Amino acid sequence: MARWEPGTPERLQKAALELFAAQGFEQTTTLEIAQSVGVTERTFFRHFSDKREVLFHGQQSFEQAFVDGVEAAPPDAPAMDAVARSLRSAASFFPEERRPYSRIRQSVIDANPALQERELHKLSRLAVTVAAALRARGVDDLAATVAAQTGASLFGVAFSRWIKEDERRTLADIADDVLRELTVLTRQADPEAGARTHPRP
Amino acid sequence: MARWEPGTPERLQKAALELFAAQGFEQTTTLEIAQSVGVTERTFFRHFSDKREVLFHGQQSFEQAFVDGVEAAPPDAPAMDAVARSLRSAASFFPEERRPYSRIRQSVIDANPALQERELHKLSRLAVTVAAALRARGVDDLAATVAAQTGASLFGVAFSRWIKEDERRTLADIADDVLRELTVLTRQADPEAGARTHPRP
DNA sequence: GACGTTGATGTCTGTCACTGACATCAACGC
DNA sequence: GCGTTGATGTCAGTGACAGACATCAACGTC
Repeated sequence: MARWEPGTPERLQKAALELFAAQGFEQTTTLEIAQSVGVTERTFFRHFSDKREVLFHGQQSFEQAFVDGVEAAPPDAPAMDAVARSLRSAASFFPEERRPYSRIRQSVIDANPALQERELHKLSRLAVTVAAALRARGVDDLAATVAAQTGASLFGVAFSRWIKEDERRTLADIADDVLRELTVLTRQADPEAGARTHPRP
Repeated sequence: MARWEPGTPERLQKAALELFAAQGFEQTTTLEIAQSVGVTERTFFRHFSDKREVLFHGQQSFEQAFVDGVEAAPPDAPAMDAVARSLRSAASFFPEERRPYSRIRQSVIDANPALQERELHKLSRLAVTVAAALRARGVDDLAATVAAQTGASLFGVAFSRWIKEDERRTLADIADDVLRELTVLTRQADPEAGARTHPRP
């Protein structure tokens, strides 16, 4: 028999989410979370670098899904197609069963700016990773950066729509829509609009 | 004569940036910043909601530049053209003289994840504002969100390139390039790539 | 089967970001 | 002259987090 109950980080995550949902992020202390699973506050910080991180841990496999998507694209596929695949691949990380959980988690995040900051930072680091994967395929630096950053933004948009209470579509479907929307938007746009001072007649 | 030296927040900002640049963000205490301009720590927090905010204050006029850009576009201009204008308008907030200052500031931010989080959050809130401005022009919700988020991402990309030591172009020029790059990327992409399971032959 | 090692945890102590409550006092309007 | 105001000081407190050191079941080793 183990000296301590196993799965401490998981139990901490579960307890933290429940407490945050019930009484709010700021109203919940790390001491409270730790005690609710029978460990010390110090142990909490051994598993999570800070209080917010308890909600964001375990995203490396999520990040990997994006990279896998990029790498699954044929070598000569355009960068944006690789990005499109990466979004679909990542979408599979959020099956319908997970929606209720995701909703609760997101409502906690949406209620606290500090958590939103962390979420955006994760998304941004994700974009950096995806950009690297694109560069590894021979995409040039600017294109890779733009494609990856845009892709990450769009995933964020798609995800927040997926979370909405009345939404029925799959995350992958929504992501496709969002990508299509971008295509439409850029096609409508005047490709030289930025380079001229005055609008078109 | 005033009871205290005027311009306390500005002096705090200046002192903070200098200290952060000299010894690092985490190695600098708020007490230290406050004392270096002859006020109490409490006064520091009366001007800035938290330690990081001292580097980000005064961005409401910057945000306004984006909105102005959107509103300056002809009413029937495509959403992405309005976004393109908004980037150019915002770019004028960073004339060449300001580059050295921006570089120092950015090097401080780049050295600290917590500051990056704040920066991303500001950019994201900016996107929300721009999206609202687009919706006010009749752009539908999804298009406005996608266009604004993408625009904000692209501004971030352009700005970080402008900051680079060997960069000679103007921020506005770089922003144009980045926007053009997005256009190229989406044109190369297969518009239905996301909707199919298998790649093109 | 005694024994050294390991790894997750507890304990203790300290720093620092941030906040609320209350006091101060020059400037300013009347 | 006087009451008000607004920016500041003072003080005490809370909570996030980190370093240093102790503990002790499990496990392999001989």
